[in-house]
Amino acid sequence: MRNRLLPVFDRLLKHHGPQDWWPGDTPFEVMVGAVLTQNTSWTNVEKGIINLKHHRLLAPESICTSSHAALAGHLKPVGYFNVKALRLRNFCRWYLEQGGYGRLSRWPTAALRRALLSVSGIGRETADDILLYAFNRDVFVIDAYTRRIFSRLGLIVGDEDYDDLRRHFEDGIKRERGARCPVGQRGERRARASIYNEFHALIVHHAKDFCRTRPRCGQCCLSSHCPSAAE
DNA sequence: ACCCAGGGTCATA
DNA sequence: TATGACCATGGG
Repeated sequence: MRNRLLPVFDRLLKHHGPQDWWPGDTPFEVMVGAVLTQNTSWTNVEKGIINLKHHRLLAPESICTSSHAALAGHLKPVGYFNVKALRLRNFCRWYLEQGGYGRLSRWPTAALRRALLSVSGIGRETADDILLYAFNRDVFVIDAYTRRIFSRLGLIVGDEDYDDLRRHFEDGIKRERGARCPVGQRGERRARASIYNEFHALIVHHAKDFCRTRPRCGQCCLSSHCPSAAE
């Protein structure tokens, strides 16, 4: 069970090129997008974010002070607009209570993750999206695409517990890089965060462009890694 | 008309 | 711990 993750990463990167994620101009926009994209296509999320921008609501203060009806109205094209309006305000209230990005960026990753998870509406994947793409922490994001692709490749079952899978990817990538530093060796955490960032972006891109139209991935750039490609 | 989308919460057993 | 209901619009 050695060197099975990074070869997939290399293949995806070579085939699709760098993805330059997350789509969003600021860390706060990334966080908003992470909440809005829960079980929702990104094209719908974009419409909602554009609405927020046009009404000058893409800031934690204005989201907190806006009425539920107004916020939910702008989030209509996103879907789940009532729950997402509530979740966005929950998150923004917490975000301001903690003193904003500058303060939060001082927190250790584990504590920041626990705090994010304490916000109603922020689950494990959303928290990890925020940690990785808004705070550049070395956290590997697990989503439905990750489960689908890697279970097709025979590297996971697919229905494992979220945190078990996250650890599996994090530990596997660490090991495959030959990183023997226990904690905090200079540059190593950032280097891993950079790989997690690109890897997850490539997974989403690959899944969108290939896995829906070719469910057995017999033709895609991962076919040589995929047991089911022989069928 | 049907299925799915870059999940999470809550009630129930 | 583990299911199921629910949230809702838009594109294939």
